[in-house]
Amino acid sequence: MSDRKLLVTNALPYVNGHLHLGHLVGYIQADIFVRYQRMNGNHVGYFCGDDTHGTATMIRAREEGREPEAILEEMSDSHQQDFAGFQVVFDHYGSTHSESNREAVTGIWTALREAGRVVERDVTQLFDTESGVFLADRFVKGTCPKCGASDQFGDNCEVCGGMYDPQDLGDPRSTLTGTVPELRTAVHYFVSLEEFHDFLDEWTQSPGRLQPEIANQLKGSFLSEPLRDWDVSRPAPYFGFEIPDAPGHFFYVWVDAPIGYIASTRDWCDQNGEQVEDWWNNPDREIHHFIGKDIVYFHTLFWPAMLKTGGYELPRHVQVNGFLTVNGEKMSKRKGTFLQARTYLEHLSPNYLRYYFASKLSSSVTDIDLNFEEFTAKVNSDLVGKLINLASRTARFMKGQKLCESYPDDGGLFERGAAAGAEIAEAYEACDTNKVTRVVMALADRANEYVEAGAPWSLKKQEGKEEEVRQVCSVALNLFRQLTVYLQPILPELSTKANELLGQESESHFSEAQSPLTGVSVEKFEHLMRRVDPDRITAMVEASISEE
RNA sequence: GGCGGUGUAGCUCAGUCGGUUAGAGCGGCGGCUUCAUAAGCCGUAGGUCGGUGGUUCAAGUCCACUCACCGCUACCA
Repeated sequence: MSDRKLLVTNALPYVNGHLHLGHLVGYIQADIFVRYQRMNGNHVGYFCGDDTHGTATMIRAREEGREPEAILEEMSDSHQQDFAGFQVVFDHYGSTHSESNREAVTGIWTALREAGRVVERDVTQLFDTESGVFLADRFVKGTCPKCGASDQFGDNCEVCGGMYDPQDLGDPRSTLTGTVPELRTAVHYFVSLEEFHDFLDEWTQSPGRLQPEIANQLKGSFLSEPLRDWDVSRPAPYFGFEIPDAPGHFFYVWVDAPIGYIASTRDWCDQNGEQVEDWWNNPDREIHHFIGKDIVYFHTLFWPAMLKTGGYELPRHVQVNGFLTVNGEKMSKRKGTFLQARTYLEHLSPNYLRYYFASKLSSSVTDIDLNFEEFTAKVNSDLVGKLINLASRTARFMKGQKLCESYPDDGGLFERGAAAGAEIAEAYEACDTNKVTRVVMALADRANEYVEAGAPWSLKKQEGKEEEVRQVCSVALNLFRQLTVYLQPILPELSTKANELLGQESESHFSEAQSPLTGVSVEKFEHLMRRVDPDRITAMVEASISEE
């Protein structure tokens, strides 16, 4: 079997908010990918952690009158609980506010300096004199200079769609204090990127690196003109790492956020007697990032440039997922469709969402919709009515018995299922779990036809047909188990229960779908999954309704 | 404005290198079954593949134009 070495990361969730179902799209997708790789015998490290720095954290700490570190600890616990609840299992969950990250950031910064990529320049920004901080665009509101709409953010107008500088806003107000900001100038440090242009052209357009729509978009936008310098510093006060050779200046959060991938890996290595170099400086290691489409350019322009300068290996692949809508609309607190991970878990099984997301996700970047009716239908008809029903309608005829000693003639069904393994593997590899579920459910359809034709319930009533009953059920249970092996990355708990039913190890290797089980005892059948109760969805929505 | 993407059945989506009468699931309708978690099976209806033009023996697929929707357009994370 293969023995690839992979390093997989998910985007680091920002510390300032709880996880919601939109976050979970990418985490579940990556977790499925990791589990798939592992069940093929590949060696995977799966790392994540909290993104902690920035103005937002600083402001919140001030408002709550406590140290930022206290918030960090609380939110990290919360995030990790939520991930565990959805069976997203990282090897290590770190933080960008760690010594290991400070070291890694310093290393890359030094390399950028030595490579002559750092330049200084004055930047004039709006400044909130009451809170004493420079205001990023989103912290300023005012009247749109183009259409006159009031209460618009500092960079663009939601009414006319116009773009402008925050200095041009009419009647500007700080969203922090409501005071009128004034213009102030400060030195900022920039990383010049144009030197990386050829490298980034090649890297982003290299086949398999990015989904085609992402590669095309980069090619047609950022990379179609000279790359602008990237502003990587913020003047104090700022919650983050102070720039070692520029006192009073801090690294902008997007400098240290992705470097947090390295730090999280390093923390794990330190605890497990491994060398971080084997993970980030090893050409045999495939680095895979999973991110949302909102942070594409950080990961496809700045990040490769930083890694290259710092002497690290570059990502083999960046997988981008779209946003989540609920019932066709943006998540809304007022309508109760802003669904927090925790609220979901209080009402519904994580398995439902893992399967639903898997069935909606393909290798494209498109947004997916959580439609409650479709959600209910998919889980109830695909999983329960179709797949699990295979076992529940046959296992009871086998209680206390063993599967046939040699696998019976099933008209080539198991063999066809085994042959589908290659297609399923390819789909998992491409994160096309929509295809995985389609192929598996098509196989489940064939299996149900077989059971229908075999009609063990009628055979059971006839004298001398005991062996035929056993044959039909041996086939059905093997087909069932073959499919749960295929779905193990998506539904690990179901796979474990199916294995227990047939006395197998709790986790399967992917190749176990290639050969049927024979002569093993069939344990007592127990419910494998509850159907979705629509009342629970209603309760979840009601629990989520709040003031916007 | 520029760039990128999407548009196929009521809904969600497949559709490979251009190649027979365009597919699946769900939902609808009719029937069968009643082992199973009100599950399953059979049959059936439903599409001028956003539009127009072109290339070709042949176009959902390739090209041009066009319409609609979505996204991106560098210091919000």
